Amino acid sequence: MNKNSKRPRNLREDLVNAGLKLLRDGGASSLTLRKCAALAGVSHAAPAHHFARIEGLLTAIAARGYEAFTATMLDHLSRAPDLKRDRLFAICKGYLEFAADNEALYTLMFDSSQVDFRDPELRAKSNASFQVLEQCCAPFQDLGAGPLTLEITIWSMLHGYCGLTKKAPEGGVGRPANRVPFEQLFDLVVSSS
Amino acid sequence: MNKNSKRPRNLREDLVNAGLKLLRDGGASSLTLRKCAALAGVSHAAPAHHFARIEGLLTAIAARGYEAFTATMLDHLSRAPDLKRDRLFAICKGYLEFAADNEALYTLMFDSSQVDFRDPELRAKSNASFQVLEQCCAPFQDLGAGPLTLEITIWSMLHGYCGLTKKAPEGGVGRPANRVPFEQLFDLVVSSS
DNA sequence: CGCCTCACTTGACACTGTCAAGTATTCTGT
DNA sequence: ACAGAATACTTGACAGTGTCAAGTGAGGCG
Repeated sequence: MNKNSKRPRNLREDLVNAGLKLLRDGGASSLTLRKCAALAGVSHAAPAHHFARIEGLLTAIAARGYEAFTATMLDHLSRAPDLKRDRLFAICKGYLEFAADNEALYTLMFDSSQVDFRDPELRAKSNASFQVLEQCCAPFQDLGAGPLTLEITIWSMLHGYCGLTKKAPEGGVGRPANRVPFEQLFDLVVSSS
Repeated sequence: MNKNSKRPRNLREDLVNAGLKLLRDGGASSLTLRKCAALAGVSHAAPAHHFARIEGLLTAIAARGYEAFTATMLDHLSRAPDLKRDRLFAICKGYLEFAADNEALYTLMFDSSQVDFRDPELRAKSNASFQVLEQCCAPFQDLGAGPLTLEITIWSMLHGYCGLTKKAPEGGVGRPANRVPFEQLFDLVVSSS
């Protein structure tokens, strides 16, 4: 009888999952505290007992996003040839794939006006994502410039490229960046194969 | 008597100005249709007669943003030495200055979920901004790669760098990108002085 | 003068996040 | 075993949001 009635449900997790689903299905504008609560089967004020404000929920959702983000990059990395150029490019492909497949989530993950980057969990998980990049940039230290320079350059290029190629809701305008594949930008920077 | 009573007020313009002020003073979350109307001294439903939805107002605000954006880059360009490297770097500095000084507006200008990039006015004015960049990249055609590649690379790097260095609301976290000045990324790409 | 159009106001609606108070269940100490 | 407290949620309210329908009033035009 207690099999289904009062299992110690983890509402916090359920709310994050609901948020991810809403984000996936209807974009940023569909993600609402009340809709998350409804989707998790609780009343509209229930989330307040697990998250400080809506910022708290969004921060938890973003943290989960960074987990999947890291996983996607590592997945591409694991299938890349063991050459430093291929390895770095593989995580770039993973980065772009994640951003394209999870547009609203990706946007949220970098939106410091909606998400609290002081949160320790979010910090840890976003740092983990960055470290994947770092680890693939390390073999290029000979490129001159400081050690962080290549990381930040690649990271900026990726982040900027995603922002510029993001498609409009519908009837998307052909933005100029869509006409240049990322590999060309990549080769401009990492030309020492 | 008609000096002050019924001058043909341009409410459309006033609403855009009100929006820019709200954005400047209180960030994205303070920009509200009703607050714009109040600041312009009209009732809350008046904007509907000048803009289709709130998206229309935001699009008009973004268009004005692109005007100032172009102006800032051209201003920096006009004071740069007549060397192709200095000219390109000057508009980069203009770009970064504008993004830092108008953080909320800059974010809005690239947010395709809030702004309608099919709007002809917005398109014209954002294209004008892009053309400033294009014109300064043209002298580098010898860098190999397609003609658009350098433009998109610089544009992506700038856009991404701004996104990564954007400071949190308060108690900002020292993000890694803040430790590398943009000029180092620039030199990594434009190394043929 | 009568009418019409335009620019705006008034009022309503559904929806949002947040808060205060109530309720039921579970846990704890003795 | 049982009183009391803590936990996890519900209910109800509030101010604020964007949008829509209907009303108002002034200026222009026949």
